[in-house]
Amino acid sequence: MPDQPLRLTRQRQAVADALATIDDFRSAQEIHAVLASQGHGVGLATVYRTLQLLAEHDQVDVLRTDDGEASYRRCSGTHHHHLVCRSCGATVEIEGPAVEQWAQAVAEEHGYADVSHTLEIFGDCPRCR
Amino acid sequence: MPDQPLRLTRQRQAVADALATIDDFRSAQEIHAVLASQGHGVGLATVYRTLQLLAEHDQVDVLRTDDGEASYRRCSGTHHHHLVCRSCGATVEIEGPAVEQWAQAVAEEHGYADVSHTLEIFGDCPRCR
DNA sequence: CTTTGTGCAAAGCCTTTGCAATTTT
DNA sequence: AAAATTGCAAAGGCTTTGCACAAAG
Repeated sequence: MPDQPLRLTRQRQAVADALATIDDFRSAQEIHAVLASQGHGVGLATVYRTLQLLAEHDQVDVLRTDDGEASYRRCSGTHHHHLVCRSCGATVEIEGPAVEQWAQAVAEEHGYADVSHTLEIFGDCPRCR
Repeated sequence: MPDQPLRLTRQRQAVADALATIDDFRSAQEIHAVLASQGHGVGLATVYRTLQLLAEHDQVDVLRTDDGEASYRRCSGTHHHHLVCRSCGATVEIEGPAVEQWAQAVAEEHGYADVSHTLEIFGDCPRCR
């Protein structure tokens, strides 16, 4: 059974464009807010539906945050992690090649394939102390 | 600030006992149902509160399912990470002393104090391929 | 013109919270 | 008796859904 045709709409384009300019995980609501602030009015429900669609077509990665929110990120963006301040939210982008390799190795050791991972570091930043 | 004393109540005992007999991740609602079916009446809110408490004390592992539910499982009580199968959810506990130290170092380098972190590795496990 | 997509508001779910009553210590 | 804990129901927050209208092909 072939896929039903997907129509290219202004809204879907807008969501795709927004994702293209971000290489981070963002919640549906954040993406909705970004679109709104850019003057492109896209309904929240449509954002959810579009992201779901993109996920089914492997155009975006989805993961769940610790508090149950879904986060989306376009595939193939550069990979990095975050150092986040607990109180003010200030974020520093971190790279850790060693960790990447370690994660890959550990996963393969256990027979897991197509490995990916998430990593975030939290702390109290200089300005908040 | 010392921990406040934790009281041992029938309800907490019941939740702990239930977890002891289960070797899998279960949602709070499932655990609540198990207790109910055993005649131990424990309020749903109490189950949630108890699981949260156990999680804070590293007595249970918490993870989010793809549909946003929290799942709990008793664990070894030491700090560790998870290697999770994308399709069946099979989980392996992972330790990575090197990563812990690296995270700590990176954070301090940026002036962040009281460091903690989260790390999860995802892949397709042997049985799902 | 037919079919698919959008918006809005309502409904669903899981989880958290307020508060009075209850249980532990 | 004092302090922590429970239960219930209400409130929250994220996500999905029903349905009439708009847009795409």
